[in-house]
Amino acid sequence: MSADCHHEDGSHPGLAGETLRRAIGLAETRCMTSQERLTAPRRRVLELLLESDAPMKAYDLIAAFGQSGEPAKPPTVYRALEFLERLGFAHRIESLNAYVPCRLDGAGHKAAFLICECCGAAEEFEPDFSTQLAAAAARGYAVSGVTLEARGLCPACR
Amino acid sequence: MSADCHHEDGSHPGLAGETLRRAIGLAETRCMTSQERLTAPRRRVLELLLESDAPMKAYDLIAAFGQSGEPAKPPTVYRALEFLERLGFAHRIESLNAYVPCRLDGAGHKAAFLICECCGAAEEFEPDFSTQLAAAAARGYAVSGVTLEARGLCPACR
DNA sequence: GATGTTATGTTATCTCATAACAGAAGTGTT
DNA sequence: AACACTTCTGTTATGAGATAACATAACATC
Ligand SMILES: [Zn+2]
Ligand SMILES: [Zn+2]
Ligand SMILES: [Zn+2]
Ligand SMILES: [Zn+2]
Repeated sequence: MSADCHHEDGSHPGLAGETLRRAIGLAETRCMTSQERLTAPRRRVLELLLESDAPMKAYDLIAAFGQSGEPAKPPTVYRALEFLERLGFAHRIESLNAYVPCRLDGAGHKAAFLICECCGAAEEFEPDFSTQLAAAAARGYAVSGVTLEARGLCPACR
Repeated sequence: MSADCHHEDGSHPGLAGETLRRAIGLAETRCMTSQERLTAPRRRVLELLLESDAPMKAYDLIAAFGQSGEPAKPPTVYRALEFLERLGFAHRIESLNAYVPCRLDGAGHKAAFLICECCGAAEEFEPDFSTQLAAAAARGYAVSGVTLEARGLCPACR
């Protein structure tokens, strides 16, 4: 992300108000059905991710964690992120060391990202890995997970 | 990579002797033709990467840098890695925070990796991103680079 | 309400990476 | 050779990202 990008992102406006509550409620429901608990710190980290319009760094989350400005302790946030990733509520973007809330429906899906080098937006999309999986199979690999992150310019920044 | 993998890797035996010298000589030649200098620290880091049979962490390189056991200073190694990546002699694997020498011919190529979660081997392959690039184009993105890292089990570890 | 399990709080530490600046080495010009 | 210019290196210090370890609390189940 360039320091002096003046373009509007617009791809993922942070959630607020009723929309935010609905997204968290959906996560609640999904937790219920999978016998998992959306505890206070987990809910708080998910909320911070959903409110943001760009990927957040772990220490951004740590700093923003407390309602009145007190930061969280690192393990609090890292544990919450681990939980959210495990349930598919959030994804880590390896090339940014940053985290985003899942923007796609349905749990257990594959994820891939288009990352704008100008405005910092990260758009999630449902990837088709068939070509790469075939290449892996041809080499005798059994693939369990794939990370795909494309860098470039979003429509607004081109 | 599991701590107790007993399988042979075999995918990328570290180079040694004449083979190693030839690989470094090739890098020298490519530097000449692009008006770049393969200086001592750069050559040393490339040598360490080529000698290794698995991805190396930056601080592994730092520790192994000195011929008689003295470590390098971090910036020495990070600068060399930056150079080697820029010229296509090495690649960073984001999901491992580790580095490998390029195993494919030709500079300026795209790279992708198959990473064994058991033995730690990382096999480079030439990816076909046409499907993903089409998906990106459909969203109005102009892609400048793609990271693809697949985790799984190599043939020896399956 | 005793027991086992899962989650949290807390401290400390570890790994990974870069900023900043001084000095050396290469390059080209006069 | 002396100069100016650029690139690379050496060194110190610090910033950024993540986890180990252990004590306590909350939940579940019997
Ligand atoms: Zn998702
Ligand atoms: Zn943009
Ligand atoms: Zn390569
Ligand atoms: Zn393996």
